[in-house]
Amino acid sequence: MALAPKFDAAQVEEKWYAYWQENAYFSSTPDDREPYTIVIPPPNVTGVLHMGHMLNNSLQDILIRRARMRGYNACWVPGTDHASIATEAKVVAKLKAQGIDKSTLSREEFLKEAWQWTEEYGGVILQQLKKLGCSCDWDRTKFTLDEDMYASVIKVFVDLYNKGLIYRGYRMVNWDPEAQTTLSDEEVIFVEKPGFLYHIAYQVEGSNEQVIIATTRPETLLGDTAVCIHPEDERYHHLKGKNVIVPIANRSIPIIEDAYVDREFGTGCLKVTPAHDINDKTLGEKHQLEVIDIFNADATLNHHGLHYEGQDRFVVRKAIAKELEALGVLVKKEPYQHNVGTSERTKAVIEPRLSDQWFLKMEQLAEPARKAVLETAEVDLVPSKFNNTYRHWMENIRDWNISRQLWWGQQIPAYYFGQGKEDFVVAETKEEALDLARKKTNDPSLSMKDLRQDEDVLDTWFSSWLWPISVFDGIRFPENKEIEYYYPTQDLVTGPDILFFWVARMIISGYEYRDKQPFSKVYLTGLVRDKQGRKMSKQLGNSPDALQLIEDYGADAVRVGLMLSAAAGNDLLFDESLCQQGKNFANKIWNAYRLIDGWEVDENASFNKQNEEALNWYENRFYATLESIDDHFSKYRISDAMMAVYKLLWDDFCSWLLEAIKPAYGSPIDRTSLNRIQSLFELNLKIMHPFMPFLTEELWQHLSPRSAQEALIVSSWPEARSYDAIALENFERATKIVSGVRNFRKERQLSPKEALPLYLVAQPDHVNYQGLIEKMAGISQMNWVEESPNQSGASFRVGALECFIPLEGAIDTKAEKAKIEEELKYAKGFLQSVRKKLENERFVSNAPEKVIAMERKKEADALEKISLLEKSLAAL
RNA sequence: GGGCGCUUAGCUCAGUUGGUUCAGAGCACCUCGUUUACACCGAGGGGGUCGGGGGUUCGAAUCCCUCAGCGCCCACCA
Repeated sequence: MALAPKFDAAQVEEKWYAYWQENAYFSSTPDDREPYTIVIPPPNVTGVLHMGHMLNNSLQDILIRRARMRGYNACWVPGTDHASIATEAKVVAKLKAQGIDKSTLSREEFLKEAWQWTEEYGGVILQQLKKLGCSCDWDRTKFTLDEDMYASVIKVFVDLYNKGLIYRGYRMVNWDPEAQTTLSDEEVIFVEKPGFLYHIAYQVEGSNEQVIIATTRPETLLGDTAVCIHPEDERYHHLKGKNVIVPIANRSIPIIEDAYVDREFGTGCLKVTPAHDINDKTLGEKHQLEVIDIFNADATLNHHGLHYEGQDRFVVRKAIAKELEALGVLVKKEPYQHNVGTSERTKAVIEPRLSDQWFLKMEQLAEPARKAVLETAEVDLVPSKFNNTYRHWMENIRDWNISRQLWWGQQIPAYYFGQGKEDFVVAETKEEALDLARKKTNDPSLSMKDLRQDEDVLDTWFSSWLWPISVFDGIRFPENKEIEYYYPTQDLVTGPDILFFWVARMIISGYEYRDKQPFSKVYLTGLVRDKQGRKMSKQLGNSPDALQLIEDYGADAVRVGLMLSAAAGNDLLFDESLCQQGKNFANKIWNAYRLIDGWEVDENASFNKQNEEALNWYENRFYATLESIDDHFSKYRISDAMMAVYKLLWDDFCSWLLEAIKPAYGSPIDRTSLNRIQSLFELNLKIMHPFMPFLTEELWQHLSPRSAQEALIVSSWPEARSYDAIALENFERATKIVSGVRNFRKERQLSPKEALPLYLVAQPDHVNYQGLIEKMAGISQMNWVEESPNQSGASFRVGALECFIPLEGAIDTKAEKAKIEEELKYAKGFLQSVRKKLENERFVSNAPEKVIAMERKKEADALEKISLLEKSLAAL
């Protein structure tokens, strides 16, 4: 069957993906092979594929496919994350669009909606990964809210609580007034925003004096419970022990002293609002100040807001400034740039708020994880520059606020039975909780009805930090066969933006629950940016539609395009033209195959010696390249590996080998040549397969009929082999002669069709590949001579070797002379610099012998070249 | 404010312990070519004072200092 002249990706992708799935090549069960495991960074269940996913999943698929071919029991575990705040926000928005307010629903009703939403959109992204060619073991697909996964999380919570690592605390937390939940510090993004610094006068009680404080948030004065000055600030010495009156609220508050105050900033006088600022809270505790919380959960003012009750904080900010102005106590209002914490998800301005939350003590837990990366290298970060970032975080680790005021997630397994601070128990089930509660209270009459489960759910990362263990159910059943076989996994591929959120915490839980690292390598990809270096985002609309790209260029092409630009850890500026390059490459390979496929065979013809020479060369070339590809892989330099494959195929295989052995039009090829080129092509397909799975499987299957066990995806990665470096050097010399002849033609505008004779002025054993040179350079006959023939013509040089081409007339002696003189000048200059070095005693005495020998050789080569050039010049 | 990193060709980036002709690759560009695998192609070619300055060394893109520009992480001084 004749092949189409262009590679049509769409036609083969679905076919082979289905074939791979039917034959269960992706699925893995423990056996006696060595496992190679990757757990996917679970995307948000309601997410859609974007460029970042394309990049890191292509990488994972490349790694897993290569491992599979290398004989490992390759297992790539896919799944999705419930992403509590993101998903809940989406569901709330959807309900709102239907005119339903979340607060009118019960928890159960809301969760029903959320599950419906999840079932509708969940897994869309996994379907999209299939289009990319990802060879995940789909039977293992996990969701962080699956029953077993949920149970694991609860078990861990109870365990950590019993170990005394989880505690309940009344703390200042980051409050997102829009989502009405707590955020972890990592979910707060500081954004520089223009604002004002308001200078407000507070009347000193029992005096005519005023003190001026500076604040960016005048509305919080309603919650002020002190004014603070520096104890050594001369300007305010006389105010010690006095009180001031808060404007508008007309409350009397003390003036306190604390070295915390920066005398240089503003007026050197600080208002203290313990309920609404973390630093003020610390001050408040130290000085035992009253705490006045002026906000409701949605950041409108509560009854402490007096006549502003019910109004939004930003509305109040303006209104209060006006009122202060009217009162004559607004001394100054100056523009001021400041950093404002905003919610990563909702973009709402964060309100620091005091509330009851659950925390996990981190310091002790994190220690093994710190060591594993920074001391024992049981976990390697690739690239290693992230070690510094990691160290910084691990050494300044803070307790982790794990509770969220949401419904979508694992409900905290704490059960309250009274109003007291300690009137609760923590247990995996309500039954156990009841038992514990009865014991704790010594009250056997307590019943289920008396238990109220905590309303909050756990932070999403509190489930995903267990991911590499819980996907194999290793939390609930630590001795199950699966976890013992697959854990620790090998590689983790993810973005550096979640190094702390997720990666560090997985390492922590890995040591806590398996006493071992969860993975040994963490490949951190860069962020995908657009051509102008902007982060790809929905808002900017600069992110190409991933699926559309696959449709336009083909999955293989998109994968190649991404790999061509993605060195580990470096952000990549994505440009669609990269996909075009990938597509061109796919098409090139397709056509290379088409060429071979179309050759007629002459079964009686003997093995063409010239072909044999070229085929032997390519085999050497292949194994030399394979060595570098394997080396790149071992260093996780995937784009370098890709580029090595690209050049091997395009330049060496297509431009040299195929052109060298291509029979004249209509002529047949001998059987041995064809067989050999086919088997070399098979090797090519193998090393290309991880990068371009669809195209390669298609050609592999086209090349010869294969049984199910012989599919390319389960074939073997080529074994490294020694190769003949001398043969490669000789060939390179031959290619330079060919290029020299071509250049010679080009400069003189000679047609490539016109065959030229070529004289090599040197010893015959300097050059092999005579037939190849003649064919590729269009040489009628190549001869070795002792001296340049005494006839009209011109030379070029390959190293010290003179290549002479006789040419009737048409020779511009002057130009020829000038060219040689130019070369001569360069050679002499070069010689001079080499000699200068060699004459330098300090160089000769200090430099290693190897380097000196090199220089001496350079000197000799240069001398030889100069003498040859002078000879040619004289001949002219 | 504290920490880390980057700056090499028009673009995106390699360049390992300082030493082979070390200044590289891919793309883009220019010239020629429609020869029967592929114009999603072939052949040939041009292009960089390695951010600036100083230092160490026989020798620096590579090590040190300094200046400039860019980026990331942490903290969050009202």
